[in-house]
Amino acid sequence: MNLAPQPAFRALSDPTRREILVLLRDREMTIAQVAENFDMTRAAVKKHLTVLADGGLITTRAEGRERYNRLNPLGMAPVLDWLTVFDAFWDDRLASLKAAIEEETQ
Amino acid sequence: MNLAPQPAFRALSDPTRREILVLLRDREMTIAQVAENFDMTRAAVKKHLTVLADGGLITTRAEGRERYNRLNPLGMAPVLDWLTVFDAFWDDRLASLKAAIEEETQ
DNA sequence: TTCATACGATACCAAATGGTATCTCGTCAA
DNA sequence: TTGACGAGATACCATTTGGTATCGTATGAA
Repeated sequence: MNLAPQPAFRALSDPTRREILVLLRDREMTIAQVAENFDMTRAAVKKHLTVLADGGLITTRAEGRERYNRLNPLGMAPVLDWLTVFDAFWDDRLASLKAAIEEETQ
Repeated sequence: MNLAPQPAFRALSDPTRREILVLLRDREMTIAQVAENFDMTRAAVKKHLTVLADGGLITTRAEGRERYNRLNPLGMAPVLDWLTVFDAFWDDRLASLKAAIEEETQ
Protein backbone atom coordinates (compact mmCIF):
# COMPACT_ATOMS: atom_id res chain seq x y z
CA MET A 1 0.00 0.00 0.00
CA ASN A 2 1.94 2.99 -1.25
CA LEU A 3 1.34 6.57 -0.41
CA ALA A 4 0.81 8.54 -3.60
CA PRO A 5 4.17 10.07 -4.43
CA GLN A 6 2.77 12.75 -6.71
CA PRO A 7 2.38 15.59 -4.14
CA ALA A 8 5.92 15.03 -2.91
CA PHE A 9 7.43 14.89 -6.42
CA ARG A 10 5.43 17.97 -7.31
CA ALA A 11 6.75 19.80 -4.26
CA LEU A 12 10.35 18.87 -5.10
CA SER A 13 10.09 20.03 -8.71
CA ASP A 14 10.60 23.72 -7.92
CA PRO A 15 14.10 25.01 -7.09
CA THR A 16 12.78 27.59 -4.63
CA ARG A 17 10.98 24.86 -2.71
CA ARG A 18 14.09 22.68 -2.63
CA GLU A 19 16.02 25.65 -1.27
CA ILE A 20 13.39 26.12 1.43
CA LEU A 21 13.83 22.49 2.44
CA VAL A 22 17.57 23.03 2.79
CA LEU A 23 16.91 26.10 4.94
CA LEU A 24 14.55 24.15 7.17
CA ARG A 25 17.07 21.35 7.53
CA ASP A 26 18.82 23.25 10.31
CA ARG A 27 15.90 24.84 12.17
CA GLU A 28 12.20 25.55 11.99
CA MET A 29 11.29 29.00 10.66
CA THR A 30 8.32 31.33 10.39
CA ILE A 31 7.05 32.38 6.99
CA ALA A 32 8.69 35.79 7.36
CA GLN A 33 12.03 34.19 8.25
CA VAL A 34 11.89 31.96 5.20
CA ALA A 35 10.89 34.92 3.03
CA GLU A 36 13.99 36.88 4.14
CA ASN A 37 16.06 34.44 2.12
CA PHE A 38 14.29 35.08 -1.17
CA ASP A 39 13.58 37.98 -3.45
CA MET A 40 9.84 37.49 -3.48
CA THR A 41 6.85 38.45 -1.39
CA ARG A 42 5.78 36.68 1.76
CA ALA A 43 2.60 35.61 -0.03
CA ALA A 44 4.60 33.83 -2.73
CA VAL A 45 6.70 32.07 -0.10
CA LYS A 46 3.53 31.07 1.70
CA LYS A 47 2.27 29.42 -1.50
CA HIS A 48 5.45 27.40 -1.77
CA LEU A 49 5.14 26.39 1.87
CA THR A 50 1.57 25.24 1.20
CA VAL A 51 2.77 23.05 -1.67
CA LEU A 52 5.51 21.63 0.56
CA ALA A 53 2.95 20.91 3.28
CA ASP A 54 0.63 19.24 0.74
CA GLY A 55 3.57 17.07 -0.26
CA GLY A 56 4.09 16.10 3.36
CA LEU A 57 7.63 17.46 3.31
CA ILE A 58 7.06 20.00 6.08
CA THR A 59 4.76 20.39 9.06
CA THR A 60 3.50 23.58 10.66
CA ARG A 61 3.22 24.57 14.29
CA ALA A 62 1.31 27.68 15.41
CA GLU A 63 2.70 29.76 18.25
CA GLY A 64 0.85 32.99 18.94
CA ARG A 65 0.54 34.84 15.69
CA GLU A 66 3.55 33.05 14.23
CA ARG A 67 3.57 29.79 12.30
CA TYR A 68 6.70 27.70 12.49
CA ASN A 69 7.51 25.49 9.51
CA ARG A 70 9.54 22.39 10.15
CA LEU A 71 11.05 19.73 7.90
CA ASN A 72 9.25 16.39 7.97
CA PRO A 73 11.78 13.66 7.24
CA LEU A 74 9.04 11.07 6.75
CA GLY A 75 7.76 13.10 3.80
CA MET A 76 10.64 11.86 1.67
CA ALA A 77 9.59 8.26 2.16
CA PRO A 78 7.21 8.07 -0.84
CA VAL A 79 9.93 9.51 -3.07
CA LEU A 80 12.60 7.12 -1.88
CA ASP A 81 10.07 4.32 -2.06
CA TRP A 82 9.26 5.09 -5.68
CA LEU A 83 12.94 5.22 -6.57
CA THR A 84 13.38 1.67 -5.32
CA VAL A 85 11.34 0.56 -8.33
CA PHE A 86 14.62 0.86 -10.19
CA ASP A 87 16.68 -1.06 -7.70
CA ALA A 88 16.75 -4.19 -9.81
CA PHE A 89 17.66 -2.22 -12.90
CA TRP A 90 20.41 -0.46 -11.04
CA ASP A 91 21.78 -3.70 -9.70
CA ASP A 92 22.91 -4.60 -13.20
CA ARG A 93 24.75 -1.34 -13.55
CA LEU A 94 25.43 -0.62 -9.92
CA ALA A 95 29.13 -0.09 -10.35
CA SER A 96 28.76 2.70 -12.87
CA LEU A 97 25.93 4.32 -10.95
CA LYS A 98 27.90 4.30 -7.74
CA ALA A 99 30.86 5.77 -9.55
CA ALA A 100 28.69 8.51 -10.99
CA ILE A 101 27.19 9.39 -7.63
CA GLU A 102 30.58 9.50 -6.01
CA GLU A 103 31.82 11.74 -8.80
CA GLU A 104 28.84 14.00 -8.12
CA THR A 105 29.21 14.20 -4.40
CA GLN A 106 32.92 14.57 -4.03
CA MET B 1 30.72 20.18 -8.73
CA ASN B 2 27.12 19.07 -8.93
CA LEU B 3 25.09 18.53 -12.03
CA ALA B 4 22.04 20.77 -11.93
CA PRO B 5 19.24 18.57 -10.59
CA GLN B 6 16.44 20.79 -11.86
CA PRO B 7 15.85 19.10 -15.26
CA ALA B 8 15.72 15.68 -13.60
CA PHE B 9 13.37 16.79 -10.83
CA ARG B 10 11.23 18.51 -13.42
CA ALA B 11 11.07 15.35 -15.49
CA LEU B 12 10.06 13.27 -12.46
CA SER B 13 7.28 15.65 -11.41
CA ASP B 14 4.76 14.31 -13.93
CA PRO B 15 3.03 10.96 -13.28
CA THR B 16 2.90 10.08 -16.99
CA ARG B 17 6.64 10.54 -17.25
CA ARG B 18 7.26 8.40 -14.17
CA GLU B 19 5.09 5.71 -15.74
CA ILE B 20 7.14 5.92 -18.92
CA LEU B 21 10.30 5.37 -16.90
CA VAL B 22 8.78 2.24 -15.38
CA LEU B 23 7.89 1.00 -18.86
CA LEU B 24 11.42 1.61 -20.09
CA ARG B 25 12.83 -0.21 -17.08
CA ASP B 26 12.36 -3.55 -18.84
CA ARG B 27 13.23 -2.71 -22.44
CA GLU B 28 13.87 0.13 -24.85
CA MET B 29 10.84 1.26 -26.85
CA THR B 30 9.97 3.41 -29.85
CA ILE B 31 7.73 6.44 -29.42
CA ALA B 32 4.80 4.55 -30.90
CA GLN B 33 5.34 1.63 -28.53
CA VAL B 34 5.37 3.94 -25.53
CA ALA B 35 2.27 5.73 -26.82
CA GLU B 36 0.35 2.44 -26.98
CA ASN B 37 0.34 2.43 -23.19
CA PHE B 38 -1.36 5.80 -22.81
CA ASP B 39 -4.58 7.44 -23.85
CA MET B 40 -2.95 10.37 -25.58
CA THR B 41 -1.49 11.20 -28.95
CA ARG B 42 1.96 10.21 -30.08
CA ALA B 43 2.88 13.90 -30.19
CA ALA B 44 2.06 14.32 -26.50
CA VAL B 45 4.13 11.25 -25.63
CA LYS B 46 6.98 12.63 -27.69
CA LYS B 47 6.90 15.82 -25.61
CA HIS B 48 7.17 13.82 -22.43
CA LEU B 49 10.07 11.87 -23.90
CA THR B 50 11.80 15.14 -24.74
CA VAL B 51 11.44 16.32 -21.14
CA LEU B 52 12.79 12.99 -19.91
CA ALA B 53 15.74 13.29 -22.30
CA ASP B 54 16.39 16.87 -21.15
CA GLY B 55 16.47 15.54 -17.61
CA GLY B 56 19.03 12.95 -18.63
CA LEU B 57 16.73 10.13 -17.52
CA ILE B 58 16.55 8.49 -20.95
CA THR B 59 18.71 8.29 -24.04
CA THR B 60 17.63 7.86 -27.65
CA ARG B 61 18.98 5.64 -30.38
CA ALA B 62 17.93 6.02 -34.01
CA GLU B 63 17.46 2.91 -36.13
CA GLY B 64 16.05 3.51 -39.57
CA ARG B 65 12.97 5.60 -39.16
CA GLU B 66 12.46 4.40 -35.63
CA ARG B 67 13.84 6.02 -32.48
CA TYR B 68 14.45 3.76 -29.52
CA ASN B 69 14.16 5.30 -26.07
CA ARG B 70 16.15 3.71 -23.29
CA LEU B 71 16.37 4.31 -19.56
CA ASN B 72 19.56 6.04 -18.43
CA PRO B 73 20.32 4.88 -14.91
CA LEU B 74 22.97 7.58 -14.46
CA GLY B 75 20.26 10.20 -14.91
CA MET B 76 18.98 9.53 -11.41
CA ALA B 77 22.34 10.43 -9.92
CA PRO B 78 21.66 14.19 -9.51
CA VAL B 79 18.40 13.38 -7.76
CA LEU B 80 19.92 10.86 -5.39
CA ASP B 81 22.82 13.23 -4.88
CA TRP B 82 20.53 16.07 -3.89
CA LEU B 83 18.65 13.83 -1.48
CA THR B 84 21.88 13.11 0.36
CA VAL B 85 21.79 16.73 1.52
CA PHE B 86 19.42 15.43 4.16
CA ASP B 87 21.52 12.49 5.20
CA ALA B 88 22.73 14.17 8.38
CA PHE B 89 19.22 15.24 9.23
CA TRP B 90 17.94 11.75 8.67
CA ASP B 91 20.62 10.24 10.82
CA ASP B 92 18.98 11.82 13.87
CA ARG B 93 15.67 10.30 13.00
CA LEU B 94 16.83 7.29 11.08
CA ALA B 95 14.88 4.77 13.09
CA SER B 96 11.52 6.38 12.38
CA LEU B 97 12.36 7.00 8.75
CA LYS B 98 13.41 3.42 8.24
CA ALA B 99 10.24 2.24 9.90
CA ALA B 100 8.14 4.48 7.67
CA ILE B 101 9.85 3.31 4.50
CA GLU B 102 9.46 -0.30 5.49
CA GLU B 103 5.78 0.34 6.18
CA GLU B 104 5.54 1.87 2.73
CA THR B 105 7.31 -0.86 0.86
CA GLN B 106 5.91 -3.95 2.51
C1' DT C 1 8.84 4.94 -58.53
C1' DT C 2 5.27 5.19 -55.40
C1' DC C 3 3.24 5.10 -51.20
C1' DA C 4 2.44 3.89 -46.34
C1' DT C 5 4.44 4.98 -42.00
C1' DA C 6 7.48 6.44 -37.94
C1' DC C 7 8.99 10.78 -36.62
C1' DG C 8 9.88 15.79 -36.10
C1' DA C 9 8.10 20.59 -35.99
C1' DT C 10 4.94 23.99 -35.51
C1' DA C 11 0.78 26.42 -34.29
C1' DC C 12 -2.62 26.61 -31.26
C1' DC C 13 -5.66 25.98 -26.92
C1' DA C 14 -7.07 25.33 -21.94
C1' DA C 15 -5.52 24.76 -17.52
C1' DA C 16 -2.05 24.98 -13.99
C1' DT C 17 1.62 27.59 -11.99
C1' DG C 18 4.36 31.32 -9.87
C1' DG C 19 3.99 35.71 -8.80
C1' DT C 20 1.92 40.46 -6.95
C1' DA C 21 -1.49 43.43 -4.72
C1' DT C 22 -4.77 43.99 -1.38
C1' DC C 23 -7.90 43.07 2.18
C1' DT C 24 -9.15 40.93 6.57
C1' DC C 25 -8.28 38.48 10.88
C1' DG C 26 -5.85 37.51 15.31
C1' DT C 27 -2.40 38.41 18.54
C1' DC C 28 0.78 41.15 21.18
C1' DA C 29 2.29 45.39 23.32
C1' DA C 30 1.84 50.24 24.59
C1' DT D 1 -8.34 50.33 23.87
C1' DT D 2 -5.67 51.01 20.20
C1' DG D 3 -2.36 50.19 16.99
C1' DA D 4 1.31 47.46 14.82
C1' DC D 5 2.34 43.25 12.85
C1' DG D 6 2.40 38.20 11.38
C1' DA D 7 -0.34 35.55 8.84
C1' DG D 8 -4.51 33.85 5.82
C1' DA D 9 -7.55 34.64 1.69
C1' DT D 10 -8.72 36.27 -2.51
C1' DA D 11 -8.48 38.43 -6.94
C1' DC D 12 -5.78 39.08 -10.61
C1' DC D 13 -1.89 38.65 -14.16
C1' DA D 14 1.87 36.53 -17.15
C1' DT D 15 4.06 32.42 -18.22
C1' DT D 16 4.53 27.55 -18.42
C1' DT D 17 2.64 23.23 -19.18
C1' DG D 18 0.09 19.29 -21.13
C1' DG D 19 -2.49 18.40 -24.74
C1' DT D 20 -4.39 18.27 -29.89
C1' DA D 21 -4.24 19.12 -34.85
C1' DT D 22 -1.69 19.46 -38.81
C1' DC D 23 2.00 19.73 -41.67
C1' DG D 24 6.51 18.23 -43.57
C1' DT D 25 10.43 14.75 -43.88
C1' DA D 26 12.77 10.49 -44.40
C1' DT D 27 12.78 5.55 -44.45
C1' DG D 28 11.28 0.97 -46.04
C1' DA D 29 8.56 -1.92 -48.97
C1' DA D 30 5.62 -2.87 -53.00
